[in-house]
Amino acid sequence: MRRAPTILHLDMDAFYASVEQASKPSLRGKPVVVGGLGPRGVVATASYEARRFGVHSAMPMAQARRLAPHAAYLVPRFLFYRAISGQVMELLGRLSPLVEPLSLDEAFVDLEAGGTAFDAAAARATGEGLRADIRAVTGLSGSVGLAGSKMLAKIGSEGAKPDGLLLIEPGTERELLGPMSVRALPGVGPATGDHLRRAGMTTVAHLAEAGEDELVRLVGRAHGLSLYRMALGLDDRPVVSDRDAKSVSVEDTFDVDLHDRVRVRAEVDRLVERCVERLRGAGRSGRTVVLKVRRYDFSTLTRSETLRGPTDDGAVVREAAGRLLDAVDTTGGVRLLGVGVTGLADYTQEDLFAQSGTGAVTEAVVQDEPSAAPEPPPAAPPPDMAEAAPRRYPAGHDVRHASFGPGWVQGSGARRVTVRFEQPGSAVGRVRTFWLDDPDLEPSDPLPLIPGAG
DNA sequence: TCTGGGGTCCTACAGCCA
DNA sequence: TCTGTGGCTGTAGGACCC
Repeated sequence: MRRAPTILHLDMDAFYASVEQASKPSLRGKPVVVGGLGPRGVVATASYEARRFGVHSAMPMAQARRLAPHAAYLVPRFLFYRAISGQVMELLGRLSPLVEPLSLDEAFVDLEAGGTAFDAAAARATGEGLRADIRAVTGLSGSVGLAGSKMLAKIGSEGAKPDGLLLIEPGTERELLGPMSVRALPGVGPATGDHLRRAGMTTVAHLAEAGEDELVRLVGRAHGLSLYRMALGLDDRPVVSDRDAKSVSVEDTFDVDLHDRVRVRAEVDRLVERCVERLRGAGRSGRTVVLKVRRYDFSTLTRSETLRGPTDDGAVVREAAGRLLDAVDTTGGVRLLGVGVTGLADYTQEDLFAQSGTGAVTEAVVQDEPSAAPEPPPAAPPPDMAEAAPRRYPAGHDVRHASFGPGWVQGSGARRVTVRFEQPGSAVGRVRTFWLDDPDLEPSDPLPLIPGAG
Protein backbone atom coordinates (compact mmCIF):
# COMPACT_ATOMS: atom_id res chain seq x y z
CA MET A 1 0.00 0.00 0.00
CA ARG A 2 1.36 3.40 -0.93
CA ARG A 3 0.48 6.25 1.34
CA ALA A 4 0.89 9.94 0.80
CA PRO A 5 3.66 11.36 3.05
CA THR A 6 1.28 12.99 5.49
CA ILE A 7 2.64 11.69 8.79
CA LEU A 8 4.84 14.39 10.29
CA HIS A 9 7.48 13.77 12.94
CA LEU A 10 8.90 16.79 14.72
CA ASP A 11 12.12 16.56 16.68
CA MET A 12 13.43 19.70 18.37
CA ASP A 13 17.19 20.04 17.90
CA ALA A 14 19.22 19.37 21.10
CA PHE A 15 16.18 20.70 22.90
CA TYR A 16 17.30 21.33 26.50
CA ALA A 17 20.69 22.67 25.42
CA SER A 18 19.10 24.89 22.75
CA VAL A 19 16.69 26.36 25.31
CA GLU A 20 19.65 27.17 27.53
CA GLN A 21 21.56 28.79 24.68
CA ALA A 22 18.50 30.86 23.76
CA SER A 23 18.09 31.93 27.40
CA LYS A 24 21.73 32.81 27.92
CA PRO A 25 23.36 34.89 25.18
CA SER A 26 26.87 34.14 26.44
CA LEU A 27 26.34 30.42 25.64
CA ARG A 28 25.39 30.83 21.96
CA GLY A 29 27.78 28.90 19.76
CA LYS A 30 29.46 27.37 22.82
CA PRO A 31 29.43 23.76 24.02
CA VAL A 32 26.60 23.31 26.53
CA VAL A 33 25.86 20.14 28.49
CA VAL A 34 22.62 19.70 30.45
CA GLY A 35 22.22 16.93 32.99
CA GLY A 36 22.73 15.77 36.55
CA LEU A 37 25.82 17.44 38.03
CA GLY A 38 26.21 15.10 41.01
CA PRO A 39 28.90 12.43 41.15
CA ARG A 40 26.59 9.97 39.42
CA GLY A 41 24.95 12.31 36.94
CA VAL A 42 24.55 11.58 33.24
CA VAL A 43 24.14 13.86 30.23
CA ALA A 44 20.54 14.60 29.28
CA THR A 45 21.36 16.73 26.23
CA ALA A 46 24.53 18.10 24.68
CA SER A 47 24.52 21.04 22.27
CA TYR A 48 25.89 20.39 18.79
CA GLU A 49 29.04 22.26 19.78
CA ALA A 50 29.54 19.84 22.70
CA ARG A 51 28.81 16.82 20.48
CA ARG A 52 31.85 17.72 18.42
CA PHE A 53 33.92 16.75 21.49
CA GLY A 54 32.21 13.37 21.60
CA VAL A 55 29.73 14.22 24.34
CA HIS A 56 26.30 12.61 23.91
CA SER A 57 23.12 11.78 25.81
CA ALA A 58 23.29 9.16 28.57
CA MET A 59 27.05 9.55 28.91
CA PRO A 60 28.31 9.74 32.51
CA MET A 61 28.87 13.40 33.37
CA ALA A 62 32.40 12.71 34.61
CA GLN A 63 33.32 11.39 31.16
CA ALA A 64 31.71 14.42 29.48
CA ARG A 65 33.80 16.73 31.65
CA ARG A 66 36.96 14.97 30.58
CA LEU A 67 36.00 15.25 26.90
CA ALA A 68 34.81 18.85 27.03
CA PRO A 69 36.29 20.50 30.13
CA HIS A 70 35.45 24.00 28.95
CA ALA A 71 31.78 23.39 28.20
CA ALA A 72 29.03 24.99 30.29
CA TYR A 73 27.46 22.40 32.61
CA LEU A 74 23.89 23.13 33.63
CA VAL A 75 21.15 21.52 35.72
CA PRO A 76 17.95 20.90 33.72
CA ARG A 77 15.06 23.34 34.21
CA PHE A 78 12.25 20.90 33.42
CA LEU A 79 9.41 23.25 34.28
CA PHE A 80 10.70 25.76 31.78
CA TYR A 81 11.27 23.12 29.09
CA ARG A 82 7.72 21.93 29.70
CA ALA A 83 6.41 25.44 29.15
CA ILE A 84 8.33 25.82 25.86
CA SER A 85 7.18 22.35 24.84
CA GLY A 86 3.60 23.47 25.48
CA GLN A 87 4.06 26.32 23.01
CA VAL A 88 5.36 23.90 20.37
CA MET A 89 2.59 21.36 20.98
CA GLU A 90 0.06 24.15 20.65
CA LEU A 91 1.43 24.89 17.17
CA LEU A 92 1.14 21.20 16.27
CA GLY A 93 -2.45 21.19 17.50
CA ARG A 94 -3.28 23.82 14.89
CA LEU A 95 -2.28 21.35 12.17
CA SER A 96 -4.38 18.40 13.27
CA PRO A 97 -6.44 17.02 16.12
CA LEU A 98 -4.26 13.91 15.91
CA VAL A 99 -1.03 14.84 17.71
CA GLU A 100 0.92 12.20 19.59
CA PRO A 101 3.61 13.65 21.88
CA LEU A 102 6.45 11.21 22.56
CA SER A 103 8.35 13.44 24.96
CA LEU A 104 8.83 17.15 25.61
CA ASP A 105 10.68 17.59 22.32
CA GLU A 106 9.12 15.07 19.94
CA ALA A 107 5.71 14.37 18.45
CA PHE A 108 3.88 12.77 15.55
CA VAL A 109 1.12 14.63 13.67
CA ASP A 110 -1.36 13.08 11.24
CA LEU A 111 -1.70 15.88 8.69
CA GLU A 112 -4.38 14.10 6.70
CA ALA A 113 -6.64 13.81 9.75
CA GLY A 114 -6.24 17.55 10.20
CA GLY A 115 -7.10 18.27 6.58
CA THR A 116 -3.79 20.13 6.46
CA ALA A 117 -2.14 18.09 3.71
CA PHE A 118 -3.19 15.28 1.40
CA ASP A 119 -0.16 15.13 -0.88
CA ALA A 120 3.59 15.57 -0.83
CA ALA A 121 3.66 19.21 -1.92
CA ALA A 122 1.16 20.31 0.69
CA ALA A 123 2.90 18.24 3.37
CA ARG A 124 6.23 19.86 2.58
CA ALA A 125 4.72 23.34 2.71
CA THR A 126 3.05 22.53 6.03
CA GLY A 127 6.31 21.22 7.46
CA GLU A 128 8.25 24.31 6.44
CA GLY A 129 5.49 26.54 7.78
CA LEU A 130 5.63 24.70 11.09
CA ARG A 131 9.39 25.12 11.37
CA ALA A 132 9.05 28.84 10.70
CA ASP A 133 6.28 29.17 13.30
CA ILE A 134 8.31 27.33 15.91
CA ARG A 135 11.22 29.66 15.31
CA ALA A 136 8.99 32.72 15.52
CA VAL A 137 7.32 31.64 18.75
CA THR A 138 10.24 30.04 20.58
CA GLY A 139 13.37 31.12 18.72
CA LEU A 140 14.35 27.44 18.48
CA SER A 141 14.88 25.10 15.55
CA GLY A 142 13.17 21.79 14.98
CA SER A 143 13.67 19.10 12.37
CA VAL A 144 10.77 17.59 10.47
CA GLY A 145 10.37 14.22 8.80
CA LEU A 146 7.45 13.55 6.46
CA ALA A 147 6.46 10.09 5.26
CA GLY A 148 3.59 7.69 4.90
CA SER A 149 4.24 6.02 8.26
CA LYS A 150 5.46 6.85 11.74
CA MET A 151 8.62 4.82 11.40
CA LEU A 152 9.68 6.51 8.19
CA ALA A 153 8.68 9.98 9.38
CA LYS A 154 10.94 9.50 12.39
CA ILE A 155 13.78 8.25 10.23
CA GLY A 156 13.16 11.31 8.09
CA SER A 157 13.51 13.80 10.95
CA GLU A 158 16.66 12.01 12.08
CA GLY A 159 18.11 12.47 8.60
CA ALA A 160 16.99 16.11 8.50
CA LYS A 161 18.82 17.12 11.70
CA PRO A 162 19.77 19.70 12.56
CA ASP A 163 17.33 22.35 11.46
CA GLY A 164 16.04 20.63 8.32
CA LEU A 165 13.15 18.86 6.65
CA LEU A 166 13.19 15.53 4.85
CA LEU A 167 10.28 14.07 2.94
CA ILE A 168 10.39 10.39 2.05
CA GLU A 169 8.54 9.81 -1.22
CA PRO A 170 6.21 6.81 -1.27
CA GLY A 171 7.79 4.00 -3.27
CA THR A 172 11.36 4.85 -2.24
CA GLU A 173 11.17 3.31 1.23
CA ARG A 174 12.93 -0.02 0.69
CA GLU A 175 15.65 1.56 -1.39
CA LEU A 176 16.25 4.08 1.39
CA LEU A 177 16.07 1.60 4.27
CA GLY A 178 18.06 -1.25 2.72
CA PRO A 179 21.59 0.02 3.36
CA MET A 180 20.78 1.50 6.78
CA SER A 181 22.00 -0.10 9.99
CA VAL A 182 19.50 -2.31 11.81
CA ARG A 183 19.94 0.12 14.70
CA ALA A 184 18.04 2.73 12.69
CA LEU A 185 14.80 0.79 13.20
CA PRO A 186 12.75 1.69 16.25
CA GLY A 187 13.01 -1.04 18.87
CA VAL A 188 16.49 -2.19 17.89
CA GLY A 189 18.81 -1.18 20.69
CA PRO A 190 22.25 -2.39 21.73
CA ALA A 191 21.13 -5.89 22.78
CA THR A 192 18.98 -6.68 19.74
CA GLY A 193 21.55 -5.04 17.49
CA ASP A 194 24.29 -7.31 18.87
CA HIS A 195 22.05 -10.34 18.61
CA LEU A 196 21.32 -9.64 14.95
CA ARG A 197 24.95 -8.87 14.19
CA ARG A 198 26.02 -12.22 15.58
CA ALA A 199 23.52 -13.79 13.19
CA GLY A 200 25.20 -11.92 10.37
CA MET A 201 22.61 -9.18 9.95
CA THR A 202 23.83 -5.61 10.13
CA THR A 203 21.64 -3.80 7.58
CA VAL A 204 17.91 -3.49 7.13
CA ALA A 205 18.26 -5.30 3.79
CA HIS A 206 19.68 -8.30 5.67
CA LEU A 207 16.55 -8.41 7.81
CA ALA A 208 14.27 -8.32 4.79
CA GLU A 209 16.25 -11.16 3.20
CA ALA A 210 16.24 -13.24 6.38
CA GLY A 211 12.47 -13.50 6.37
CA GLU A 212 9.85 -13.49 9.06
CA ASP A 213 10.41 -16.99 10.48
CA GLU A 214 14.11 -16.46 10.99
CA LEU A 215 13.58 -13.13 12.76
CA VAL A 216 10.89 -14.59 15.02
CA ARG A 217 13.27 -17.43 15.87
CA LEU A 218 16.02 -14.94 16.72
CA VAL A 219 14.26 -12.24 18.71
CA GLY A 220 10.86 -13.63 19.70
CA ARG A 221 7.43 -13.49 18.19
CA ALA A 222 6.21 -9.92 18.70
CA HIS A 223 9.55 -8.33 18.05
CA GLY A 224 10.36 -10.56 15.07
CA LEU A 225 7.08 -9.87 13.30
CA SER A 226 7.32 -6.12 13.72
CA LEU A 227 10.99 -6.10 12.75
CA TYR A 228 10.27 -7.92 9.50
CA ARG A 229 7.45 -5.58 8.59
CA MET A 230 9.54 -2.53 9.34
CA ALA A 231 12.41 -3.89 7.25
CA LEU A 232 9.96 -3.95 4.33
CA GLY A 233 8.96 -0.38 5.08
CA LEU A 234 5.56 -1.48 6.34
CA ASP A 235 4.20 0.29 9.40
CA ASP A 236 0.52 1.03 9.82
CA ARG A 237 0.55 2.17 13.44
CA PRO A 238 -1.88 5.07 13.74
CA VAL A 239 -1.09 8.42 15.34
CA VAL A 240 -2.78 8.25 18.73
CA SER A 241 -3.50 11.32 20.81
CA ASP A 242 -4.51 11.27 24.48
CA ARG A 243 -2.64 8.18 25.57
CA ASP A 244 -3.45 7.33 29.17
CA ALA A 245 -0.46 6.75 31.43
CA LYS A 246 -0.15 3.15 32.56
CA SER A 247 2.12 3.69 35.53
CA VAL A 248 3.51 6.38 37.79
CA SER A 249 6.91 6.02 39.39
CA VAL A 250 9.67 7.98 41.07
CA GLU A 251 13.24 6.99 41.76
CA ASP A 252 16.41 8.43 43.21
CA THR A 253 20.05 7.53 42.73
CA PHE A 254 22.09 8.42 45.80
CA ASP A 255 25.42 10.20 45.60
CA VAL A 256 26.85 7.50 47.87
CA ASP A 257 25.42 4.04 48.49
CA LEU A 258 23.09 3.68 51.47
CA HIS A 259 24.01 1.02 54.01
CA ASP A 260 21.82 1.91 56.97
CA ARG A 261 18.60 -0.08 56.78
CA VAL A 262 16.70 2.62 58.70
CA ARG A 263 17.82 5.25 56.20
CA VAL A 264 16.80 2.98 53.31
CA ARG A 265 13.35 2.61 54.83
CA ALA A 266 13.07 6.38 55.31
CA GLU A 267 14.02 6.97 51.67
CA VAL A 268 11.39 4.50 50.51
CA ASP A 269 8.81 6.37 52.59
CA ARG A 270 9.88 9.65 50.96
CA LEU A 271 9.57 8.15 47.50
CA VAL A 272 6.11 6.84 48.36
CA GLU A 273 5.05 10.37 49.31
CA ARG A 274 6.28 11.75 46.00
CA CYS A 275 4.74 8.93 44.01
CA VAL A 276 1.34 9.25 45.67
CA GLU A 277 1.43 13.01 45.22
CA ARG A 278 1.97 12.55 41.49
CA LEU A 279 -0.69 9.85 41.35
CA ARG A 280 -3.24 12.07 43.05
CA GLY A 281 -2.21 15.05 40.96
CA ALA A 282 -3.15 13.01 37.91
CA GLY A 283 -6.44 12.02 39.50
CA ARG A 284 -5.52 8.35 39.32
CA SER A 285 -5.11 5.41 41.63
CA GLY A 286 -3.23 2.16 41.22
CA ARG A 287 -3.48 -1.46 42.21
CA THR A 288 0.08 -2.78 41.97
CA VAL A 289 2.88 -1.29 44.04
CA VAL A 290 6.41 -1.78 42.69
CA LEU A 291 9.66 -1.38 44.62
CA LYS A 292 12.88 -1.03 42.67
CA VAL A 293 16.30 -1.53 44.23
CA ARG A 294 19.61 -1.06 42.48
CA ARG A 295 22.42 -2.44 44.57
CA TYR A 296 26.04 -1.35 44.98
CA ASP A 297 27.07 -3.57 42.05
CA PHE A 298 24.39 -2.07 39.73
CA SER A 299 22.34 -5.26 39.84
CA THR A 300 18.70 -4.19 39.79
CA LEU A 301 15.70 -5.99 41.11
CA THR A 302 12.01 -5.19 41.35
CA ARG A 303 9.44 -6.54 43.75
CA SER A 304 5.74 -5.94 43.34
CA GLU A 305 2.53 -6.54 45.21
CA THR A 306 -0.95 -6.35 43.80
CA LEU A 307 -3.62 -5.04 46.13
CA ARG A 308 -7.22 -6.11 46.07
CA GLY A 309 -8.27 -2.82 44.57
CA PRO A 310 -6.76 0.43 43.30
CA THR A 311 -5.74 3.01 45.87
CA ASP A 312 -4.24 6.49 46.10
CA ASP A 313 -3.83 6.25 49.87
CA GLY A 314 -0.26 7.02 50.96
CA ALA A 315 -0.54 4.81 54.02
CA VAL A 316 -1.60 1.80 51.96
CA VAL A 317 1.18 2.28 49.40
CA ARG A 318 3.73 2.84 52.17
CA GLU A 319 2.76 -0.39 53.93
CA ALA A 320 3.00 -2.36 50.70
CA ALA A 321 6.37 -0.83 49.82
CA GLY A 322 7.57 -1.61 53.34
CA ARG A 323 6.57 -5.27 53.00
CA LEU A 324 8.37 -5.46 49.67
CA LEU A 325 11.49 -3.88 51.12
CA ASP A 326 11.47 -6.36 54.00
CA ALA A 327 11.96 -9.15 51.46
CA VAL A 328 15.01 -7.54 49.83
CA ASP A 329 18.58 -8.09 50.91
CA THR A 330 20.36 -4.73 50.92
CA THR A 331 23.64 -5.73 52.51
CA GLY A 332 26.50 -4.31 50.49
CA GLY A 333 24.72 -1.03 49.86
CA VAL A 334 21.90 0.52 47.86
CA ARG A 335 22.61 2.80 44.93
CA LEU A 336 19.06 3.56 43.81
CA LEU A 337 15.57 3.20 45.19
CA GLY A 338 12.34 3.55 43.26
CA VAL A 339 8.64 3.31 44.03
CA GLY A 340 5.96 2.97 41.38
CA VAL A 341 2.31 2.19 40.98
CA THR A 342 0.80 0.39 37.99
CA GLY A 343 -2.60 -0.98 37.12
CA LEU A 344 -3.95 2.56 37.10
CA ALA A 345 -7.63 3.37 37.42
CA ASP A 346 -9.68 6.54 37.68
CA TYR A 347 -11.32 5.42 40.90
CA THR A 348 -10.22 3.88 44.17
CA GLN A 349 -11.49 0.86 46.01
CA GLU A 350 -12.65 3.31 48.68
CA ASP A 351 -14.87 4.95 46.02
CA LEU A 352 -16.46 1.61 45.21
CA PHE A 353 -16.96 0.94 48.86
CA ALA A 354 -18.63 4.31 49.35
CA GLN A 355 -20.85 3.84 46.33
CA SER A 356 -21.89 0.32 47.22
CA GLY A 357 -23.55 1.33 50.46
CA THR A 358 -23.69 -1.82 52.55
CA GLY A 359 -22.34 -5.29 52.59
CA ALA A 360 -21.68 -6.31 49.05
CA VAL A 361 -18.03 -5.39 48.66
CA THR A 362 -16.88 -5.16 52.26
CA GLU A 363 -14.78 -8.20 51.56
CA ALA A 364 -12.97 -6.36 48.78
CA VAL A 365 -11.52 -3.57 50.89
CA VAL A 366 -7.93 -2.88 49.95
CA GLN A 367 -5.66 -5.31 51.80
CA ASP A 368 -6.41 -5.25 55.50
CA GLU A 369 -5.63 -1.61 55.93
CA PRO A 370 -8.28 0.79 57.19
CA SER A 371 -8.35 3.51 54.54
CA ALA A 372 -9.32 6.13 57.08
CA ALA A 373 -5.81 6.11 58.54
CA PRO A 374 -4.61 9.72 58.65
CA GLU A 375 -1.77 10.80 56.38
CA PRO A 376 1.44 11.18 58.35
CA PRO A 377 3.23 14.51 58.08
CA PRO A 378 5.89 14.80 55.37
CA ALA A 379 9.26 13.41 56.31
CA ALA A 380 11.23 15.86 58.42
CA PRO A 381 14.40 17.26 56.88
CA PRO A 382 17.63 15.65 58.08
CA PRO A 383 19.01 17.32 61.23
CA ASP A 384 21.69 19.31 59.44
CA MET A 385 19.10 20.87 57.15
CA ALA A 386 16.52 21.56 59.79
CA GLU A 387 17.32 25.15 60.55
CA ALA A 388 17.53 28.09 58.16
CA ALA A 389 18.36 26.05 55.08
CA PRO A 390 20.64 28.16 52.89
CA ARG A 391 19.28 29.12 49.47
CA ARG A 392 20.18 26.67 46.72
CA TYR A 393 21.47 28.06 43.45
CA PRO A 394 21.73 25.24 40.90
CA ALA A 395 23.96 26.00 37.92
CA GLY A 396 21.96 27.55 35.09
CA HIS A 397 18.93 28.50 37.16
CA ASP A 398 17.45 31.98 37.09
CA VAL A 399 18.00 34.69 39.69
CA ARG A 400 17.19 38.35 40.10
CA HIS A 401 19.26 40.97 41.88
CA ALA A 402 17.72 44.09 43.33
CA SER A 403 20.20 46.34 41.51
CA PHE A 404 21.54 44.30 38.60
CA GLY A 405 18.27 42.71 37.46
CA PRO A 406 17.80 39.24 35.93
CA GLY A 407 20.64 36.78 35.49
CA TRP A 408 21.58 33.14 35.85
CA VAL A 409 23.79 31.11 38.13
CA GLN A 410 27.12 30.38 36.54
CA GLY A 411 28.44 28.52 39.54
CA SER A 412 28.41 28.34 43.29
CA GLY A 413 30.56 27.07 46.11
CA ALA A 414 32.46 28.21 49.18
CA ARG A 415 29.31 30.07 50.32
CA ARG A 416 29.39 32.22 47.20
CA VAL A 417 27.39 32.26 44.01
CA THR A 418 28.54 33.63 40.66
CA VAL A 419 25.87 35.22 38.47
CA ARG A 420 25.94 36.34 34.86
CA PHE A 421 23.54 39.22 34.28
CA GLU A 422 21.96 38.68 30.90
CA GLN A 423 18.61 37.57 29.50
CA PRO A 424 17.11 36.27 26.27
CA GLY A 425 17.79 38.78 23.51
CA SER A 426 20.24 40.85 25.52
CA ALA A 427 23.94 41.34 24.83
CA VAL A 428 26.39 39.01 26.58
CA GLY A 429 26.25 40.03 30.21
CA ARG A 430 28.78 40.66 32.97
CA VAL A 431 29.63 38.29 35.79
CA ARG A 432 29.48 39.16 39.49
CA THR A 433 29.91 37.10 42.65
CA PHE A 434 27.79 37.35 45.82
CA TRP A 435 27.50 35.67 49.20
CA LEU A 436 24.91 32.91 49.20
CA ASP A 437 22.86 34.78 51.77
CA ASP A 438 22.98 38.16 50.00
CA PRO A 439 19.50 39.59 50.65
CA ASP A 440 19.47 41.43 47.31
CA LEU A 441 19.74 38.18 45.36
CA GLU A 442 16.96 35.65 44.99
CA PRO A 443 15.91 32.76 42.74
CA SER A 444 13.42 33.79 40.07
CA ASP A 445 11.26 32.42 37.28
CA PRO A 446 12.65 32.04 33.75
CA LEU A 447 12.02 34.85 31.27
CA PRO A 448 10.32 34.02 27.95
CA LEU A 449 12.74 33.21 25.11
CA ILE A 450 10.95 35.61 22.78
CA PRO A 451 9.55 38.55 24.77
CA GLY A 452 5.83 38.83 24.19
CA ALA A 453 5.58 35.72 21.99
CA GLY A 454 3.48 32.69 22.72
C1' DT B 1 34.99 5.68 33.44
C1' DC B 2 31.12 4.00 35.72
C1' DT B 3 26.60 4.12 34.18
C1' DG B 4 19.62 9.30 35.49
C1' DG B 5 14.71 9.33 35.50
C1' DG B 6 10.31 8.30 33.69
C1' DG B 7 8.09 5.55 31.01
C1' DT B 8 6.38 1.32 27.54
C1' DC B 9 6.16 -3.31 25.92
C1' DC B 10 7.42 -8.20 25.77
C1' DT B 11 8.63 -12.75 27.64
C1' DA B 12 8.81 -16.41 30.84
C1' DC B 13 7.15 -18.84 34.51
C1' DA B 14 4.20 -20.33 38.33
C1' DG B 15 -0.18 -20.99 40.39
C1' DC B 16 -5.03 -21.28 40.04
C1' DC B 17 -9.16 -22.77 37.98
C1' DA B 18 -12.60 -24.62 34.85
C1' DT C 1 -11.08 -39.46 41.11
C1' DC C 2 -7.21 -38.52 38.32
C1' DT C 3 -4.97 -36.22 34.53
C1' DG C 4 -4.27 -33.02 30.87
C1' DT C 5 -5.00 -28.53 28.86
C1' DG C 6 -5.61 -23.82 28.12
C1' DG C 7 -6.60 -19.25 29.81
C1' DC C 8 -5.89 -15.83 33.14
C1' DT C 9 -3.37 -13.40 36.67
C1' DG C 10 0.57 -12.06 39.23
C1' DT C 11 5.42 -11.58 39.40
C1' DA C 12 10.18 -10.63 37.73
C1' DG C 13 13.31 -9.25 34.51
C1' DG C 14 15.00 -7.38 30.15
C1' DA C 15 15.10 -4.30 26.28
C1' DC C 16 14.07 -0.09 24.53
C1' DC C 17 12.76 4.87 24.09
C1' DC C 18 13.66 9.98 25.00
